[in-house]
Amino acid sequence: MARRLVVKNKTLMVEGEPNHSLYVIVDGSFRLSKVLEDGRRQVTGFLFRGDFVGVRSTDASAYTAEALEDSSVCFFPHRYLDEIAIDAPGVKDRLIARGQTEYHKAQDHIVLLGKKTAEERVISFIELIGKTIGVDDDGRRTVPLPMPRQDIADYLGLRLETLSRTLAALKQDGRILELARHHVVIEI
Amino acid sequence: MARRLVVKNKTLMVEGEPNHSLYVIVDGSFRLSKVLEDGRRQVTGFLFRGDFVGVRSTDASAYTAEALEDSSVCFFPHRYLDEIAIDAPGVKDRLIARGQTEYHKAQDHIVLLGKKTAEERVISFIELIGKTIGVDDDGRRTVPLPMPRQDIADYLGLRLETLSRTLAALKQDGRILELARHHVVIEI
DNA sequence: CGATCCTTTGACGGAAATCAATAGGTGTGG
DNA sequence: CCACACCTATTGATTTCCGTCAAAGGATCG
Repeated sequence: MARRLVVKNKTLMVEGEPNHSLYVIVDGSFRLSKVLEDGRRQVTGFLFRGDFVGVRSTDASAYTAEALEDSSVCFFPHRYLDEIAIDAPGVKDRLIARGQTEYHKAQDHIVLLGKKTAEERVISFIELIGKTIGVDDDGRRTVPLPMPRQDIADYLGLRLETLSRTLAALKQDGRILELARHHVVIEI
Repeated sequence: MARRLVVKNKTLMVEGEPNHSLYVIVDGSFRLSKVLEDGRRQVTGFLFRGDFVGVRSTDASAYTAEALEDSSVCFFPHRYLDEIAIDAPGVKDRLIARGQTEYHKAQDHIVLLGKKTAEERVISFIELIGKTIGVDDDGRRTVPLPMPRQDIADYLGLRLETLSRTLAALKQDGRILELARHHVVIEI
């Protein structure tokens, strides 16, 4: 149950390299990404306080996890986890459940990428992040965007420029009340 | 460990409805899909012999699983599964591992949808299916396509017409040796 | 305060979507 | 077995949304 600080842009795990710990985000945020041989990068998810990564021990991680800002995590080497699980069988059930949650998030992401327009993707993204780390106040929700535009674009399967234009258009017709580099404000 | 036959187009589980059994495909194939409110459908995966579905008991399934052809499955109600797991702790580890595999497949799908061109998607799809159920013979691999074109298009995030044109183009320049409704042949 | 990075905006082009018609399979019943 | 209907797939013409290329505007940091 050790604690670790991860400074901005440092990795928790790297695609293709072994990882034998389960991490729980205590504070901050992370980006999960995969890259194709030619360098094209797909961001597959973002992690915030309370999220898990490294649910299973592996010799080749499926993705890279990098800190979007200075962050802090708890980590549990899997071999200790196995020992704990002997006395507390519920632990494994929790891991199965967590795995399912991740899988369902991935499925929603698939629907977003496969079927939605640029505008729908951007709105879905803001709502998704807003639900997780949004701050509500008087009918308005402030949604922090700790990641750069390029990360959002790479998550949404859009080009940076298209994302920027789409955000501007949403601001224009009032669906985004406030638009700034590191946050947007929407109506609830 | 009961057995069940599922005729073509019948569902094993339905998005939004409860499911309390784990299924293992014994024979045949299934399509997993989700639909948006307006009816747009995203195929999130295909299942073949040996694949699992329903790894976790739920009151609202995340997707629909339908038979692409007359198929046969084994099923295990989760409450029996829990009993079994008491004596055989390895069972839960297997489920965790299986969940991870599914998650990784979903991530590859995300990369496909987020970053690849129509041609790359079609090639990736043929290779993916080929690896799973392809039949090799003398440097050639016959890849069965038990699903209709519309399902493939909905998996790849393309329109039916675009898929058809892309397949025709691949046939044209020899990257597909043989192209038929229910199979393609490629070089290994 | 300058340098660098990140983001926005503009002009243009292209890949895939859309609209539309045709062709090919499959199953049924006469 | 053939003829018809129906469903699935292909091909063609055109449009559109998003990508690409290019430049300028803003933030951030030493």
